[in-house]
Amino acid sequence: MEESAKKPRTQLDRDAWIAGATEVLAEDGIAGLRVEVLAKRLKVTKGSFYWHFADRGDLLMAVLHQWKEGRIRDIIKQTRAQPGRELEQIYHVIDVYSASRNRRGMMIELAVRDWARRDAEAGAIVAEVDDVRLRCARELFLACGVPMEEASSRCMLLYAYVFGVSLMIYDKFDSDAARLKRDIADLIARSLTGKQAR
Amino acid sequence: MEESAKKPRTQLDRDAWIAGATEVLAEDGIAGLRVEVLAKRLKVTKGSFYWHFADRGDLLMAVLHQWKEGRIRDIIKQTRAQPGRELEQIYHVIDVYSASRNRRGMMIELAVRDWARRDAEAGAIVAEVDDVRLRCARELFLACGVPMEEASSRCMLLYAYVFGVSLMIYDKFDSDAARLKRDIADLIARSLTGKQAR
DNA sequence: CTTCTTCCATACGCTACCGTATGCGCACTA
DNA sequence: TAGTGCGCATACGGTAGCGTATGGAAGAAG
Repeated sequence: MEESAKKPRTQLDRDAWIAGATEVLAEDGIAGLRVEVLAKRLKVTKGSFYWHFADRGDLLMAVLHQWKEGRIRDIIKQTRAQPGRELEQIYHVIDVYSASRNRRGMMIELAVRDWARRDAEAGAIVAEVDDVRLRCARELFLACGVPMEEASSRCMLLYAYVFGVSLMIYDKFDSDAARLKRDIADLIARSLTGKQAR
Repeated sequence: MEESAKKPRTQLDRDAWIAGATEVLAEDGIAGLRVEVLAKRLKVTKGSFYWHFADRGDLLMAVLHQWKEGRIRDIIKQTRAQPGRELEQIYHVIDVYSASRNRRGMMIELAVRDWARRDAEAGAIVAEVDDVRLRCARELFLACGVPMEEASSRCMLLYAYVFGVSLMIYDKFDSDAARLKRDIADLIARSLTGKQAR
Protein backbone atom coordinates (compact mmCIF):
# COMPACT_ATOMS: atom_id res chain seq x y z
CA MET A 1 0.00 0.00 0.00
CA GLU A 2 2.17 2.81 1.25
CA GLU A 3 5.65 2.69 -0.11
CA SER A 4 8.19 2.15 2.61
CA ALA A 5 11.28 4.16 1.73
CA LYS A 6 13.71 1.33 2.34
CA LYS A 7 13.13 -0.73 -0.79
CA PRO A 8 16.02 -1.96 -2.96
CA ARG A 9 14.86 0.78 -5.29
CA THR A 10 13.67 -1.17 -8.27
CA GLN A 11 11.51 1.60 -9.67
CA LEU A 12 12.43 5.14 -10.46
CA ASP A 13 10.10 8.05 -10.00
CA ARG A 14 10.31 11.61 -11.21
CA ASP A 15 12.06 12.78 -8.07
CA ALA A 16 14.80 10.19 -8.39
CA TRP A 17 15.53 11.49 -11.87
CA ILE A 18 15.57 15.05 -10.63
CA ALA A 19 17.91 14.17 -7.81
CA GLY A 20 20.27 12.41 -10.18
CA ALA A 21 20.08 15.30 -12.60
CA THR A 22 20.98 17.75 -9.86
CA GLU A 23 23.99 15.63 -9.07
CA VAL A 24 25.15 15.68 -12.66
CA LEU A 25 24.47 19.40 -12.85
CA ALA A 26 26.75 20.00 -9.89
CA GLU A 27 29.55 17.97 -11.42
CA ASP A 28 29.36 18.73 -15.13
CA GLY A 29 27.20 21.81 -15.46
CA ILE A 30 24.13 22.27 -17.58
CA ALA A 31 25.95 21.31 -20.76
CA GLY A 32 26.91 17.96 -19.27
CA LEU A 33 23.39 17.17 -18.18
CA ARG A 34 22.41 14.75 -20.96
CA VAL A 35 19.53 12.33 -20.93
CA GLU A 36 21.49 9.25 -21.92
CA VAL A 37 24.36 10.04 -19.57
CA LEU A 38 21.99 10.45 -16.68
CA ALA A 39 20.18 7.24 -17.58
CA LYS A 40 23.42 5.32 -17.56
CA ARG A 41 24.20 6.77 -14.17
CA LEU A 42 20.86 5.62 -12.81
CA LYS A 43 21.38 2.22 -14.41
CA VAL A 44 18.34 2.39 -16.62
CA THR A 45 17.81 3.34 -20.24
CA LYS A 46 16.29 6.47 -21.61
CA GLY A 47 13.11 4.53 -22.24
CA SER A 48 12.47 5.13 -18.59
CA PHE A 49 13.31 8.78 -18.87
CA TYR A 50 10.84 9.52 -21.62
CA TRP A 51 8.13 7.84 -19.64
CA HIS A 52 8.59 10.25 -16.74
CA PHE A 53 9.48 13.35 -18.74
CA ALA A 54 8.32 14.84 -22.00
CA ASP A 55 11.81 15.77 -23.07
CA ARG A 56 15.10 17.09 -21.78
CA GLY A 57 13.67 20.56 -21.25
CA ASP A 58 11.00 19.10 -19.01
CA LEU A 59 13.68 17.68 -16.75
CA LEU A 60 15.65 20.91 -16.75
CA MET A 61 12.64 22.92 -15.68
CA ALA A 62 11.89 20.42 -12.94
CA VAL A 63 15.46 20.66 -11.67
CA LEU A 64 15.29 24.42 -11.78
CA HIS A 65 12.05 24.71 -9.85
CA GLN A 66 13.08 22.22 -7.24
CA TRP A 67 16.31 24.13 -6.78
CA LYS A 68 14.39 27.36 -6.37
CA GLU A 69 12.07 25.96 -3.74
CA GLY A 70 14.90 24.40 -1.80
CA ARG A 71 16.87 27.62 -1.88
CA ILE A 72 13.99 29.75 -0.70
CA ARG A 73 13.20 27.36 2.14
CA ASP A 74 16.84 27.48 3.12
CA ILE A 75 17.03 31.26 2.97
CA ILE A 76 14.03 31.64 5.20
CA LYS A 77 15.60 29.26 7.67
CA GLN A 78 19.06 30.79 7.59
CA THR A 79 17.90 34.36 8.02
CA ARG A 80 15.53 33.72 10.90
CA ALA A 81 17.30 34.96 13.98
CA GLN A 82 16.33 35.30 17.58
CA PRO A 83 15.91 38.97 18.51
CA GLY A 84 19.23 40.43 19.52
CA ARG A 85 21.25 37.79 17.72
CA GLU A 86 20.91 39.13 14.20
CA LEU A 87 24.55 40.05 13.76
CA GLU A 88 25.53 36.59 14.85
CA GLN A 89 23.16 35.24 12.24
CA ILE A 90 24.78 37.35 9.52
CA TYR A 91 28.11 35.77 10.32
CA HIS A 92 26.43 32.41 10.21
CA VAL A 93 25.04 33.07 6.74
CA ILE A 94 28.47 34.02 5.45
CA ASP A 95 29.91 30.90 6.97
CA VAL A 96 27.21 28.62 5.61
CA TYR A 97 27.84 29.82 2.08
CA SER A 98 31.55 29.39 2.45
CA ALA A 99 32.47 27.10 -0.39
CA SER A 100 34.58 24.81 1.71
CA ARG A 101 31.74 24.07 4.10
CA ASN A 102 29.08 23.56 1.47
CA ARG A 103 30.94 22.57 -1.64
CA ARG A 104 28.15 20.65 -3.26
CA GLY A 105 25.58 23.37 -2.75
CA MET A 106 27.90 25.99 -4.14
CA MET A 107 28.68 23.88 -7.20
CA ILE A 108 24.97 23.67 -7.94
CA GLU A 109 24.59 27.37 -7.29
CA LEU A 110 27.34 28.23 -9.75
CA ALA A 111 26.07 25.78 -12.34
CA VAL A 112 22.60 27.29 -12.14
CA ARG A 113 23.96 30.81 -12.42
CA ASP A 114 26.06 29.94 -15.42
CA TRP A 115 22.98 28.38 -16.92
CA ALA A 116 21.01 31.53 -16.16
CA ARG A 117 23.45 33.64 -18.10
CA ARG A 118 22.19 32.16 -21.35
CA ASP A 119 18.70 30.91 -20.55
CA ALA A 120 15.83 33.25 -19.83
CA GLU A 121 13.85 30.79 -17.72
CA ALA A 122 16.81 30.01 -15.53
CA GLY A 123 17.47 33.72 -15.35
CA ALA A 124 13.99 34.38 -14.05
CA ILE A 125 14.38 31.74 -11.36
CA VAL A 126 17.72 33.11 -10.24
CA ALA A 127 16.22 36.57 -10.14
CA GLU A 128 13.50 35.34 -7.81
CA VAL A 129 15.96 33.60 -5.53
CA ASP A 130 18.25 36.60 -5.45
CA ASP A 131 15.38 38.86 -4.59
CA VAL A 132 14.30 36.72 -1.66
CA ARG A 133 17.86 36.32 -0.46
CA LEU A 134 18.65 40.01 -0.59
CA ARG A 135 15.45 41.04 1.15
CA CYS A 136 15.85 38.47 3.91
CA ALA A 137 19.47 39.38 4.49
CA ARG A 138 18.61 43.06 4.48
CA GLU A 139 16.12 42.45 7.26
CA LEU A 140 18.95 41.06 9.34
CA PHE A 141 21.05 44.18 8.83
CA LEU A 142 18.07 46.40 9.55
CA ALA A 143 17.48 44.51 12.76
CA CYS A 144 21.08 45.27 13.69
CA GLY A 145 20.27 48.94 13.48
CA VAL A 146 21.88 49.53 10.13
CA PRO A 147 20.09 52.17 8.07
CA MET A 148 18.16 51.06 5.00
CA GLU A 149 20.55 52.05 2.25
CA GLU A 150 23.58 50.70 4.03
CA ALA A 151 21.70 47.48 4.74
CA SER A 152 21.04 47.15 1.02
CA SER A 153 24.66 47.71 0.17
CA ARG A 154 25.96 45.30 2.76
CA CYS A 155 23.66 42.43 1.92
CA MET A 156 24.42 42.82 -1.77
CA LEU A 157 28.11 42.80 -0.96
CA LEU A 158 27.58 39.72 1.17
CA TYR A 159 26.05 37.60 -1.54
CA ALA A 160 28.27 38.87 -4.33
CA TYR A 161 31.23 37.98 -2.16
CA VAL A 162 30.17 34.44 -1.32
CA PHE A 163 29.49 33.62 -4.95
CA GLY A 164 32.51 35.44 -6.29
CA VAL A 165 34.97 33.92 -3.88
CA SER A 166 33.86 30.49 -5.01
CA LEU A 167 34.99 31.39 -8.50
CA MET A 168 38.48 32.37 -7.47
CA ILE A 169 41.59 30.23 -7.11
CA TYR A 170 43.95 31.81 -4.64
CA ASP A 171 45.84 29.05 -2.85
CA LYS A 172 49.17 30.80 -3.01
CA PHE A 173 47.98 34.25 -2.07
CA ASP A 174 47.55 34.10 1.65
CA SER A 175 48.94 31.59 4.08
CA ASP A 176 46.22 32.02 6.66
CA ALA A 177 43.00 31.48 4.78
CA ALA A 178 40.96 31.21 7.97
CA ARG A 179 42.00 34.64 9.16
CA LEU A 180 41.37 36.04 5.70
CA LYS A 181 37.82 34.76 5.70
CA ARG A 182 37.16 36.04 9.18
CA ASP A 183 38.45 39.48 8.33
CA ILE A 184 36.37 39.65 5.17
CA ALA A 185 33.28 38.62 7.10
CA ASP A 186 34.00 41.50 9.46
CA LEU A 187 34.28 43.93 6.57
CA ILE A 188 30.89 42.82 5.29
CA ALA A 189 29.05 42.52 8.56
CA ARG A 190 30.44 45.19 10.84
CA SER A 191 28.59 48.37 10.35
CA LEU A 192 29.86 51.73 11.56
CA THR A 193 26.45 53.07 12.31
CA GLY A 194 24.71 50.05 13.79
CA LYS A 195 25.05 48.86 17.34
CA GLN A 196 28.03 46.56 17.43
CA ALA A 197 27.52 43.24 19.18
CA ARG A 198 30.84 41.61 18.45
CA MET B 1 57.41 39.73 -48.49
CA GLU B 2 56.15 41.35 -45.34
CA GLU B 3 52.43 41.22 -44.93
CA SER B 4 50.78 44.60 -44.63
CA ALA B 5 47.98 44.39 -42.08
CA LYS B 6 45.43 46.28 -44.16
CA LYS B 7 44.37 43.55 -46.56
CA PRO B 8 40.67 42.87 -47.31
CA ARG B 9 41.22 39.81 -45.15
CA THR B 10 40.96 36.98 -47.56
CA GLN B 11 43.10 34.68 -45.50
CA LEU B 12 42.67 33.63 -41.92
CA ASP B 13 45.54 33.27 -39.54
CA ARG B 14 45.75 31.67 -36.13
CA ASP B 15 44.97 34.90 -34.35
CA ALA B 16 41.79 35.44 -36.30
CA TRP B 17 40.59 32.02 -35.20
CA ILE B 18 41.51 32.76 -31.62
CA ALA B 19 39.68 36.08 -31.74
CA GLY B 20 36.57 34.42 -33.14
CA ALA B 21 36.80 31.66 -30.59
CA THR B 22 36.99 34.18 -27.77
CA GLU B 23 33.86 35.80 -29.12
CA VAL B 24 31.99 32.51 -29.13
CA LEU B 25 33.32 31.72 -25.68
CA ALA B 26 31.86 34.95 -24.37
CA GLU B 27 28.47 34.24 -25.87
CA ASP B 28 28.02 30.51 -25.50
CA GLY B 29 30.60 29.38 -22.99
CA ILE B 30 33.21 26.70 -23.37
CA ALA B 31 30.62 24.06 -24.20
CA GLY B 32 29.36 26.11 -27.12
CA LEU B 33 32.80 26.62 -28.54
CA ARG B 34 32.70 24.05 -31.36
CA VAL B 35 34.99 23.84 -34.34
CA GLU B 36 32.31 23.67 -37.00
CA VAL B 37 30.22 26.38 -35.40
CA LEU B 38 33.19 28.69 -35.25
CA ALA B 39 34.11 27.90 -38.84
CA LYS B 40 30.63 28.79 -40.02
CA ARG B 41 30.88 32.05 -38.14
CA LEU B 42 34.15 32.89 -39.85
CA LYS B 43 32.66 31.87 -43.18
CA VAL B 44 35.11 29.12 -43.87
CA THR B 45 35.05 25.37 -43.38
CA LYS B 46 36.82 23.37 -40.78
CA GLY B 47 39.36 22.39 -43.42
CA SER B 48 40.86 25.75 -42.65
CA PHE B 49 40.70 25.15 -38.94
CA TYR B 50 42.66 21.92 -39.02
CA TRP B 51 45.28 23.62 -41.09
CA HIS B 52 45.96 26.15 -38.32
CA PHE B 53 45.29 23.95 -35.30
CA ALA B 54 46.01 20.37 -34.40
CA ASP B 55 42.62 19.85 -32.82
CA ARG B 56 39.99 21.57 -30.71
CA GLY B 57 42.14 21.35 -27.60
CA ASP B 58 44.89 23.20 -29.39
CA LEU B 59 42.52 26.10 -30.00
CA LEU B 60 41.26 26.07 -26.44
CA MET B 61 44.74 26.28 -25.03
CA ALA B 62 45.56 29.13 -27.38
CA VAL B 63 42.46 31.00 -26.28
CA LEU B 64 43.31 30.39 -22.66
CA HIS B 65 46.87 31.62 -22.90
CA GLN B 66 45.97 34.68 -24.88
CA TRP B 67 43.33 35.49 -22.30
CA LYS B 68 45.87 35.13 -19.54
CA GLU B 69 48.38 37.42 -21.17
CA GLY B 70 45.79 40.05 -21.95
CA ARG B 71 44.50 39.94 -18.39
CA ILE B 72 47.91 40.28 -16.84
CA ARG B 73 48.80 43.18 -19.10
CA ASP B 74 45.55 44.82 -18.14
CA ILE B 75 46.05 44.25 -14.43
CA ILE B 76 49.48 45.81 -14.50
CA LYS B 77 48.04 48.79 -16.29
CA GLN B 78 44.98 49.19 -14.09
CA THR B 79 46.86 48.97 -10.82
CA ARG B 80 49.61 51.39 -11.69
CA ALA B 81 48.79 54.60 -9.86
CA GLN B 82 50.53 57.88 -9.48
CA PRO B 83 51.85 58.25 -5.93
CA GLY B 84 49.15 59.69 -3.70
CA ARG B 85 46.34 58.65 -6.00
CA GLU B 86 46.19 55.00 -5.04
CA LEU B 87 42.77 55.14 -3.42
CA GLU B 88 41.39 56.79 -6.50
CA GLN B 89 42.88 53.97 -8.53
CA ILE B 90 41.16 51.39 -6.34
CA TYR B 91 37.83 52.96 -7.10
CA HIS B 92 38.78 52.96 -10.75
CA VAL B 93 39.51 49.23 -10.67
CA ILE B 94 36.13 48.51 -9.11
CA ASP B 95 34.47 50.65 -11.72
CA VAL B 96 36.33 49.08 -14.64
CA TYR B 97 35.22 45.64 -13.62
CA SER B 98 31.67 46.75 -13.20
CA ALA B 99 29.75 44.44 -15.47
CA SER B 100 27.72 47.15 -17.09
CA ARG B 101 30.81 49.03 -18.25
CA ASN B 102 32.70 46.02 -19.49
CA ARG B 103 30.09 43.47 -20.30
CA ARG B 104 32.05 41.59 -22.91
CA GLY B 105 35.14 41.29 -20.75
CA MET B 106 33.13 40.03 -17.83
CA MET B 107 31.33 37.47 -19.97
CA ILE B 108 34.69 36.08 -21.02
CA GLU B 109 35.89 36.17 -17.45
CA LEU B 110 32.91 34.18 -16.22
CA ALA B 111 33.12 31.72 -19.08
CA VAL B 112 36.77 31.07 -18.35
CA ARG B 113 36.08 30.63 -14.65
CA ASP B 114 33.26 28.21 -15.31
CA TRP B 115 35.61 26.35 -17.60
CA ALA B 116 38.26 26.34 -14.88
CA ARG B 117 35.91 24.64 -12.46
CA ARG B 118 36.16 21.43 -14.46
CA ASP B 119 39.43 21.69 -16.35
CA ALA B 120 42.77 21.57 -14.62
CA GLU B 121 44.65 23.55 -17.25
CA ALA B 122 42.12 26.33 -17.21
CA GLY B 123 42.23 26.19 -13.43
CA ALA B 124 45.98 26.71 -13.43
CA ILE B 125 45.65 29.73 -15.70
CA VAL B 126 42.95 31.28 -13.56
CA ALA B 127 45.08 30.68 -10.49
CA GLU B 128 47.94 32.58 -12.08
CA VAL B 129 45.72 35.47 -13.08
CA ASP B 130 44.11 35.63 -9.65
CA ASP B 131 47.48 35.65 -7.97
CA VAL B 132 48.73 38.56 -10.06
CA ARG B 133 45.48 40.45 -9.61
CA LEU B 134 45.40 40.02 -5.85
CA ARG B 135 49.03 40.97 -5.39
CA CYS B 136 48.74 44.05 -7.57
CA ALA B 137 45.56 45.20 -5.88
CA ARG B 138 47.09 44.59 -2.47
CA GLU B 139 49.94 46.90 -3.38
CA LEU B 140 47.41 49.63 -3.96
CA PHE B 141 45.89 49.16 -0.52
CA LEU B 142 49.32 49.01 1.06
CA ALA B 143 50.20 52.27 -0.65
CA CYS B 144 47.09 53.76 0.93
CA GLY B 145 48.53 52.96 4.32
CA VAL B 146 46.39 49.94 4.96
CA PRO B 147 48.18 47.26 6.99
CA MET B 148 49.16 44.06 5.26
CA GLU B 149 46.47 41.71 6.52
CA GLU B 150 43.68 44.18 5.97
CA ALA B 151 45.02 44.90 2.50
CA SER B 152 44.82 41.19 1.73
CA SER B 153 41.26 40.99 2.99
CA ARG B 154 40.09 44.04 1.12
CA CYS B 155 41.58 43.14 -2.24
CA MET B 156 40.16 39.63 -1.98
CA LEU B 157 36.79 41.14 -1.16
CA LEU B 158 37.15 43.49 -4.09
CA TYR B 159 37.65 40.81 -6.71
CA ALA B 160 35.18 38.36 -5.23
CA TYR B 161 32.63 41.15 -5.29
CA VAL B 162 33.13 42.18 -8.90
CA PHE B 163 32.87 38.62 -10.13
CA GLY B 164 30.04 37.69 -7.83
CA VAL B 165 27.90 40.69 -8.59
CA SER B 166 28.08 39.79 -12.26
CA LEU B 167 26.44 36.49 -11.42
CA MET B 168 23.50 38.04 -9.64
CA ILE B 169 20.18 39.26 -11.02
CA TYR B 170 18.75 41.91 -8.80
CA ASP B 171 16.80 44.36 -10.94
CA LYS B 172 13.88 44.61 -8.55
CA PHE B 173 15.88 44.86 -5.37
CA ASP B 174 17.03 48.45 -5.30
CA SER B 175 15.74 51.38 -7.28
CA ASP B 176 18.98 53.32 -7.22
CA ALA B 177 21.57 50.94 -8.58
CA ALA B 178 24.15 53.69 -9.01
CA ARG B 179 24.06 54.63 -5.36
CA LEU B 180 24.19 50.97 -4.40
CA LYS B 181 27.35 50.44 -6.40
CA ARG B 182 28.96 53.56 -5.02
CA ASP B 183 28.22 52.54 -1.46
CA ILE B 184 29.58 49.08 -1.98
CA ALA B 185 32.75 50.49 -3.49
CA ASP B 186 33.09 52.56 -0.34
CA LEU B 187 32.68 49.50 1.85
CA ILE B 188 35.45 47.76 -0.04
CA ALA B 189 37.85 50.64 -0.45
CA ARG B 190 37.49 52.81 2.62
CA SER B 191 39.77 51.58 5.31
CA LEU B 192 39.44 52.60 8.92
CA THR B 193 43.13 52.49 9.58
CA GLY B 194 44.56 53.95 6.41
CA LYS B 195 44.78 57.63 5.62
CA GLN B 196 41.51 58.60 4.01
CA ALA B 197 41.75 60.61 0.82
CA ARG B 198 38.13 60.70 -0.15
C1' DC C 1 -6.37 -17.23 -15.88
C1' DT C 2 -7.06 -13.21 -18.53
C1' DT C 3 -6.67 -8.35 -19.13
C1' DC C 4 -5.07 -3.88 -18.27
C1' DT C 5 -1.81 -0.61 -16.72
C1' DT C 6 2.70 0.73 -15.34
C1' DC C 7 7.41 1.09 -16.13
C1' DC C 8 11.25 0.11 -18.71
C1' DA C 9 14.30 -2.08 -22.74
C1' DT C 10 15.39 -2.13 -27.48
C1' DA C 11 15.79 -0.47 -31.89
C1' DC C 12 15.53 3.16 -35.10
C1' DG C 13 16.24 7.63 -37.68
C1' DC C 14 18.12 12.01 -37.32
C1' DT C 15 21.41 15.83 -36.24
C1' DA C 16 25.65 17.82 -34.57
C1' DC C 17 30.17 17.42 -34.07
C1' DC C 18 35.12 15.49 -34.29
C1' DG C 19 39.09 14.41 -36.91
C1' DT C 20 41.16 12.64 -41.43
C1' DA C 21 41.93 12.25 -46.30
C1' DT C 22 42.15 14.23 -50.40
C1' DG C 23 41.34 17.53 -54.07
C1' DC C 24 41.95 22.13 -55.88
C1' DG C 25 42.74 27.08 -56.85
C1' DC C 26 46.01 30.46 -56.62
C1' DA C 27 50.16 32.96 -55.65
C1' DC C 28 54.79 32.70 -56.13
C1' DT C 29 59.07 31.00 -58.23
C1' DA C 30 62.32 29.56 -61.58
C1' DT D 1 55.04 28.17 -68.50
C1' DA D 2 55.52 24.54 -65.65
C1' DG D 3 56.30 23.48 -60.91
C1' DT D 4 55.52 23.99 -55.88
C1' DG D 5 53.36 24.64 -51.63
C1' DC D 6 50.02 27.23 -48.92
C1' DG D 7 45.28 27.78 -47.50
C1' DC D 8 41.03 26.13 -47.86
C1' DA D 9 36.88 23.06 -49.66
C1' DT D 10 34.79 18.64 -49.94
C1' DA D 11 33.84 14.19 -48.63
C1' DC D 12 34.00 10.53 -45.39
C1' DG D 13 33.68 7.53 -41.23
C1' DG D 14 32.78 7.58 -36.52
C1' DT D 15 30.60 8.89 -31.93
C1' DA D 16 27.21 11.05 -28.92
C1' DG D 17 22.98 12.57 -28.08
C1' DC D 18 17.73 13.54 -28.93
C1' DG D 19 13.23 11.88 -29.47
C1' DT D 20 9.95 8.09 -31.22
C1' DA D 21 8.05 3.57 -31.82
C1' DT D 22 7.29 -0.67 -30.22
C1' DG D 23 7.62 -4.69 -27.39
C1' DG D 24 7.66 -6.92 -23.06
C1' DA D 25 7.79 -8.03 -17.98
C1' DA D 26 5.34 -7.71 -13.78
C1' DG D 27 1.96 -6.54 -10.78
C1' DA D 28 -3.07 -5.06 -10.10
C1' DA D 29 -7.81 -6.02 -11.14
C1' DG D 30 -11.57 -8.77 -12.53
